[in-house]
Amino acid sequence: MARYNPKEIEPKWRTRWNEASAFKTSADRARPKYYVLEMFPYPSGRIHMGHVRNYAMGDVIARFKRARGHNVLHTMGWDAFGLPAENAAMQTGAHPGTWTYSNIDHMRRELQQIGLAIDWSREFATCDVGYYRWQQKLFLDFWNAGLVERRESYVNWDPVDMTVLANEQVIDGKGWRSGAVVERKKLSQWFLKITDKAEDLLAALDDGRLKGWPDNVRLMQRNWIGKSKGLRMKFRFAGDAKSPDGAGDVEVYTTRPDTLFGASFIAVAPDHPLASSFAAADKGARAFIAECQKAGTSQEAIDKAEKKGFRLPIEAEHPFIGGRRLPVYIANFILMGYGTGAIFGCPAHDERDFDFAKKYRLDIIPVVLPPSADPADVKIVDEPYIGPGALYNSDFLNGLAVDAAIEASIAKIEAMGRGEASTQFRLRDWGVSRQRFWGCPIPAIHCEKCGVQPVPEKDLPVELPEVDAAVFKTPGNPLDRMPEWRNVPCPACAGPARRETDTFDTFVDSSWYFERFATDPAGWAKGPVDKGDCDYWLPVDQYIGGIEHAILHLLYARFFTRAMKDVGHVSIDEPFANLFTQGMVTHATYQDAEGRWLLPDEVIIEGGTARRANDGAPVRIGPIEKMSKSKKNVVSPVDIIEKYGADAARWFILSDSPPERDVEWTDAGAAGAWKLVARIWETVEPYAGVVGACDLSAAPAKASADLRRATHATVAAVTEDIDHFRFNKAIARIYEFLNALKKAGDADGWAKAEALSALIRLIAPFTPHLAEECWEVLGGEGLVCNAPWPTVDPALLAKDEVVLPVQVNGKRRAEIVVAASADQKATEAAALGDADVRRHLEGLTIRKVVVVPGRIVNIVAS
RNA sequence: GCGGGCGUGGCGGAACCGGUAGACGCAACGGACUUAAAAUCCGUUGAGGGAAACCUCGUGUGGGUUCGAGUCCCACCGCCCGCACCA
Repeated sequence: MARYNPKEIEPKWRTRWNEASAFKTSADRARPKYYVLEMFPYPSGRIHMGHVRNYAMGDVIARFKRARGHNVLHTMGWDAFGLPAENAAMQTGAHPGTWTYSNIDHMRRELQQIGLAIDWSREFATCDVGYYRWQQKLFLDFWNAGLVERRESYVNWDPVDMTVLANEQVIDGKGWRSGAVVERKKLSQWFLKITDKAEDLLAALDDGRLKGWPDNVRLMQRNWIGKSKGLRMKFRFAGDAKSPDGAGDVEVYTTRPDTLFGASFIAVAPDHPLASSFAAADKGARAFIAECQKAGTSQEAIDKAEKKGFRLPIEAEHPFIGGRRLPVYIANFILMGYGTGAIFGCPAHDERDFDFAKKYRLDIIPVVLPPSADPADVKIVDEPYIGPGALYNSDFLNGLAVDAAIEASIAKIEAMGRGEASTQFRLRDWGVSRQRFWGCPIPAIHCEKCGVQPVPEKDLPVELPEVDAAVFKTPGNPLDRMPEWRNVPCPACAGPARRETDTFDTFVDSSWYFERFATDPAGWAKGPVDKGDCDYWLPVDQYIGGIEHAILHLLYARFFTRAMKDVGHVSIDEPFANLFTQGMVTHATYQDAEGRWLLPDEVIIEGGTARRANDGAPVRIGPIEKMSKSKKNVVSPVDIIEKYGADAARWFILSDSPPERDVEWTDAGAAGAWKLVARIWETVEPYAGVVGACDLSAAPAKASADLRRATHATVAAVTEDIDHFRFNKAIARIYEFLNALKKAGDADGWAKAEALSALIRLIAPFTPHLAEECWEVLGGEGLVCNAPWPTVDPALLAKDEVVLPVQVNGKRRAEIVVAASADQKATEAAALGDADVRRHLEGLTIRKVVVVPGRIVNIVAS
């Protein structure tokens, strides 16, 4: 018997698939379509186990759907712009483009070793001019449609690297690379108006359009969008006073207008215009605002920060109570980005306002009476009251419940012309400007005379200039230092002007790549996407990726698709019909006595203790964590493929844990998967030719009912499990089937041929190379990747007899065998006639017999 | 703090709609083969008791509903994830 050798067999089948163009997307639109997509990778240069898991899952689905008769779209590309390429340029002097494309080449070779059923003819990288030029076109379309805005906004500015940092690049208030204290800086930025779509992005989460999404992701998006209903209203300054810049009032936003009678102060954000207006002539205010801006933006800093305010020399009038004047503060806990950047404080019924009022000894006036409380007893001492109740101390609102009081006060304020009902969102517009070289240039030109002008479509693409890698040694965006690229004539007046040097956030690149994949490459030069192709393929039927993209990427892509619909490129608004978020790949960590992390390869484990491989020094086994370079708890997929083959790697990574949970990579598990591969081969090899020699469509032999039942039951279960993303269970069923097959040594040849033929097609999505080799040996027709999925004969699943447990007083005491068709009476009689049951009933009186046909019998006796 | 999820053998996990808890895999142990080891194959494996047939206990803890609870309800404990001064 020839030992199975994946090193020879796996490349052989990949070559055959290529020669047969087996996975080229078919133009056949008669078959039902199925678009399976995994989040495309950043081309770091090497694949990791997370990729293997992600793409193995998608590949199982893709191969399964092909076998089930679907026209499948399954593609691969590269999310290729972004910071790491510039960092590499800084460190190694390689041009970001050179570095990126060489990584892509390397990573493609590694990915292809996994044996994915992918149509590589649709591959592209987002840094291809052929891709990003159409992104520029989309941006211009959005601009025309009013979905683009340019305005000032605060950014995290790293003064050493001279660049803007994303929030996650700010660690404890310092730049992640330079370590410099990050400043808040106001810059003109480009925004996509995602808030225009907030209402629909929210509505779709609940109206069934995203019923194929996990609840937790929908919930996270709902919270992120953060809709609230309330009131916007103006507080006039008392005594006709004005702020230094002439404002006579301040507009606040509240979701609790019912508590207006409990208002005891007004607070505005440090960057509110009113604050700036006073700060211009007030050193104290200036100092206070500066202090607020310095405070860390980290969660911890916010958590610990004490509420502080700066009293402005002005007071506001209460809208309902003549003569009540409210002090006005600048307060560090008010956010300019939400509502109007100003609030009225009601300390009795809001924790933050309560803290603030305590500190500054402001009035605490209760206005909501808890249910069945006596107004005389109610005192707000240690904490505010947030719960429901009826209004009191509140004039025309007295006696109303909170909800009714909210409505009543909004109506009153509206009638007074002092404000109006208003819906607010937490979601902000999407700032897409990045002061970076390695990204898609934003197609705009700044002219001193004409202002900001779009680049005319005929001048697209705005290509990134060829640069010497040395430019990356200087901090900042090289595009700013390239007058020959930057200086261009104004498209409107032909006068001197300069290009926009910001490039797009890379989330823009990944917001429409799936629509590009759906477009036949023959149409790639004609437009961003082909609408007809998109109408056929979209939405993506199954999207698979990490939970870390639950909010940003998925929300941006949902917005982008709506925007593309607005300007006529696609017809859908939800791009992903079904979403699956897979868990991480983890591994134990190892540290030596000095605390240095060790690679799993450097460690030998025996009997629960670990030693260093080269010198036997003791090693501490640490917790199981997500594989990461920093902790060195990584296993290279390429090494595993070298050792066990891609099929074993695919099998193991799908077998151990449910796909949505984390999976722990262990060498024992990988070795176990390899054993399975070898075992299937050894099971199949003695039967060379039987499938080809046997007419499986002919009348089946009568014998071997047990094996046939096992075959058909396994096919039914595995089909169901794959359909529901339960790969671990599908694999368990296949193991059971193998065990059954082994025990069926005396089954007849026809039934065995049927069993083997089914087995190979069931494993084909998981271990495609092994399946092809087995299929060929068995004499199956063509490639197994083109073979139809095995069918189930439901008649074979039924059993003549069933084994039923019998309980006495809820405890299992015996098993009886009855005909599957036995009715309640017959089953009860069989149970009561059983010797073990009788023994347990001795001396007892039967009170009741519960018979659940096909399930259980329970005899209640006392 | 708010929101969501999860607690089952030595480990990963299974258990449809409340119906034989622990499928399947890993590890461990015993045996076969071998000069030996590896690989492979056969068997055992929730805990306790018993020579055995069997019996008792057992799904984080404490209650409850039910003929019957891992599954449903209440309270508590622990862990994980998301958001976090959003007015």
